[in-house]
Amino acid sequence: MISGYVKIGKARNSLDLYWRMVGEDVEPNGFTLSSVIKACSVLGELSLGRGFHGVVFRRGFDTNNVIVSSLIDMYGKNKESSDALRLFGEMVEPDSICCTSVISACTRVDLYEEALGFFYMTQRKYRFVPDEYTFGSILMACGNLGRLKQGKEVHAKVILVGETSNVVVGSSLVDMYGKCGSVTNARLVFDRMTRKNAVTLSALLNAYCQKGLAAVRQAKEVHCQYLRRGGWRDIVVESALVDVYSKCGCIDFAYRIFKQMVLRNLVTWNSMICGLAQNGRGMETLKALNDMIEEGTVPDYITFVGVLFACSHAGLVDEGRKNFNSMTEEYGIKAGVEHYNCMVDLLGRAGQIEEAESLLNKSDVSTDSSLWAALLGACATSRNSTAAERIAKKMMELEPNNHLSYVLLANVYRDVGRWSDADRIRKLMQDRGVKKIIPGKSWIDIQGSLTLGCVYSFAYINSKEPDSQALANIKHWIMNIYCDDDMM
DNA sequence: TTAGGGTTAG
Repeated sequence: MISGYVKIGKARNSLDLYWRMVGEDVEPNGFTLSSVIKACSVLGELSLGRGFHGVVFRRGFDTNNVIVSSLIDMYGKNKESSDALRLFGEMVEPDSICCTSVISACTRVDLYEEALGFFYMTQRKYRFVPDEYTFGSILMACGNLGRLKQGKEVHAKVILVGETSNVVVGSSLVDMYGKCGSVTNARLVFDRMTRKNAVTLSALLNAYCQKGLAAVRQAKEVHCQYLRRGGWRDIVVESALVDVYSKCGCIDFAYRIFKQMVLRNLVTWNSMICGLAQNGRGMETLKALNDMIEEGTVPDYITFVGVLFACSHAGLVDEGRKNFNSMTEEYGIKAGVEHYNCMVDLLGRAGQIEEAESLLNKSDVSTDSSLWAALLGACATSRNSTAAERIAKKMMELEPNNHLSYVLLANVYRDVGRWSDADRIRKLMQDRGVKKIIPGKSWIDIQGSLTLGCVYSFAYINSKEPDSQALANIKHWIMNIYCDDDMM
């Protein structure tokens, strides 16, 4: 009965029943224990699970692999990967299921390198034959590390042990190829799959998302397959559709899908909000934020990246300030580099250099030179040479070999007619041996046609989240273009 | 008679 409850998803009932059983002095056996431990992993009951671990030990069940695997899994699902690993290490005769449980314990907490290392170690030591469960986690690790070569080796193993028809393995392969940037292979695996599910479709859509601006036709194709299936709605597929259409610039189309959705969660809202923001729909982004809150979904870190990005690009200074404050004060979200980047951009463009400067000085990210570079760029526009001197000095302290602080400061001096100061900075740069970094150029795919672009912009377009490095790169690139003819 | 591990979206 106890295991029956766990099986039908009523884990809480199984625990209640366990306590009744103990109350009536009935001794739990191995079956009881493995079932209640599983209930603990499902319910996230870590301390209770630890208690059962003690019971397992006291009753001498610690050599029972089924029970130990349930414990490893319980620790893994509760994000205690080191406990899971330790337990495996204590096993007398570990088996492949316990090995897979450890691997998934690692991938669950983003320890992909460790997951792969553990996989190869156990392969060598115990010669376990990986099965469909192992492949799922291993491919996830390869994908998240962007290891195409390793992923292909695992794919070969999948074929070797004959697991190609499994829908989970297939979906994991599609996802791995997509994350490694090999859209062709992702599509190839997808087309060869006889059974597909919502996960397969989302994985392929995500692969198209990584491809950037040229994916709209393929996305529509997947969308049609989804619609043809009919009868079922899937929140992950639909959120991925909102995301991919937004990224392709088809923002109205994305919005239509979004409006037609029966269920929306935090990710769905964020896809829509970030999509609107990136497509220059400032006011609509703010309205979406209001709707989200009204519908009872609490905004998070990513929501505000979208909102502040929208404010900065639409020049909505007051709204930007208001939302930045509400993010920290009302929602208790600690502002990150992305948020500060938007604020510097917003305030800088509005000429509020001092306000942006004091915001950065008060922040935890005041040592991030890319933020100061952005602010220095804003000084150039507003021709504020006093602030520029101060900010350039700060930047030179943080990154003495970055040519941008010299170039931008000299530009500001020149713009306000301080020619001798401009020459002085140029000379200082030469004396210190600071070299200008020439950005690499490459072909990028924009709306299906190849354009000579810049590797930095390519990295930006392809990054799932515009992280601080990507933003720094794009700023670097833009500044280099602006500085090229002007100064050096 | 009853017990263990896997994949997707911002």
